[in-house]
Amino acid sequence: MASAPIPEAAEATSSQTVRALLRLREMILAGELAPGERLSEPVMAEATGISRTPIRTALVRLQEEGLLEPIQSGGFRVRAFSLDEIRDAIQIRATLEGLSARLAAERGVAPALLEALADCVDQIDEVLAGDEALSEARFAAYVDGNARFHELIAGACGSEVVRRQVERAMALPFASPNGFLRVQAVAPDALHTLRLANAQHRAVVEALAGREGARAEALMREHARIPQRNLETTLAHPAIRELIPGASLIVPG
Amino acid sequence: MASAPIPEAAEATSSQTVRALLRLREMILAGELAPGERLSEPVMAEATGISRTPIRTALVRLQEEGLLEPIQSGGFRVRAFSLDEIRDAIQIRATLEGLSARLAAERGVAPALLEALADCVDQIDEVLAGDEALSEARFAAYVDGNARFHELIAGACGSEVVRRQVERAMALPFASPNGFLRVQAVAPDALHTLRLANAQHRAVVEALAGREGARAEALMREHARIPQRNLETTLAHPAIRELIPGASLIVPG
DNA sequence: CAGTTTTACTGTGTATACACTTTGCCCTGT
DNA sequence: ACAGGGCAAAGTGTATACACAGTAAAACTG
Repeated sequence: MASAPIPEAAEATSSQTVRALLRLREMILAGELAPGERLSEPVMAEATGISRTPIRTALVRLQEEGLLEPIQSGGFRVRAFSLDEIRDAIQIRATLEGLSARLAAERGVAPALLEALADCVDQIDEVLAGDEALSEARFAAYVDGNARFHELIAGACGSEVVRRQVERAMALPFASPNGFLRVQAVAPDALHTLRLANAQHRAVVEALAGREGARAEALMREHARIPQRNLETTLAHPAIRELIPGASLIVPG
Repeated sequence: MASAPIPEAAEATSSQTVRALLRLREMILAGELAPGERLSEPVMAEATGISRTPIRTALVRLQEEGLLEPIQSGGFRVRAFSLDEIRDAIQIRATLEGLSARLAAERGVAPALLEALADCVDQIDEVLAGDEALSEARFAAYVDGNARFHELIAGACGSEVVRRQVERAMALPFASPNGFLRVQAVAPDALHTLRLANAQHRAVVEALAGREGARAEALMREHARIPQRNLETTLAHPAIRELIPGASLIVPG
């Protein structure tokens, strides 16, 4: 706000634009900004202590990402995702991840990467070992490992173009894992579901190692049915609407 | 530049940002800006007569689109696409169009849209009728019709999310049709190739009408092999390097 | 003569000021 | 009381100014 550099630096991110981008995305995904709500630049500038220019840049990026939609008279509003659109986004992501897996298998995956993938799967298995109900900490560990696996797959075909596209698809309408965590309390067979998911992870790695392109793709797509199923069972539960205040849903898989 | 409204209006586009976006994209795709070249904001502002702010907004958009890449020290440079990346982009596009076709078939396509698709295919057939070699005008007409068909497919599943993603994939490293047009002179079997392509279009429409999701997807993917083959045969020709100065290649299909 | 340091310039990142558009509210007239 | 027009306020789009960083070139020193 002042011309001083403001060295308080709650976050040591380099640029104001990045700060604004992260903050705004966080606010949207956390539901602080209601879907359909208009984002006033002056208001956001005041709220974040960042001037209008970086805010504006961040808004343009978020529109390009699909989280915001332009308003006729100018400016942006928070995009409201329908359930069908969430289903679509799951499909898109699954399809692109399948493509990435197939290309990776066809072109061959570096041994180091194969090992990293195998390690990742093993680590997830360790997290899921035992019979006790899934604690939040263990679930969080699963989410981390899962995210890592999917990142590795996205980059496995060695193509920046593919990686970007997959990443974009993954960022789409999947909101914070919080929503799902709370839903976990409702789902009794979470452990079983996640073990199944990791078994599929392992199968994908094997297909990659065997350079079986079509199989890698099919397995990866099949894997995507888990989030879809999670979504449906989650929605079937009557208490959901209350559990998830902003209609942001999330379904890692 | 001056504070006057500048009512000359060579193009009656509403906003400076849109003007800048279109102009810059055109310049990049036409090869006026060499791949790897840094885009200086002041220079572009001077060249276009638009001030830095809209230029900057356009640059951010183009980066998000993937045509520009950020430079460490700030600013952007024109993204140079390798042949492998062009192949990847074709695959991505084919995969997403396949998805769109499948979803559309599964969910059912409105009769009006089916009719529009059929009309589109018929129109292309008319363009391709006759035995004379393909003139530039007829080829341009084909390109138009083809683009229209693919747009319709992208929107056929009725999902904004899917449509956006497909559109983005299509915009990726496919440059102006000019490159291909010039290559046409080299390819003697162009007419045959395009007829085959349109036959595939028709098959896709039939699959959509019959609500055969898997078939629609497979056909659409198969359809994508045409640009890929065009790319390979084009590259195989020795005179290509000379014909296409900036390594921007394009392969409509 | 070569290496290093300093200086100047170019260019981005950011802030702010200004103009124009749109929208909502109020007042007036029928 | 309702409708239409006008006015005011808020907000975007755009331009421009300023500060800091990076880079390249030139000059100075060893």
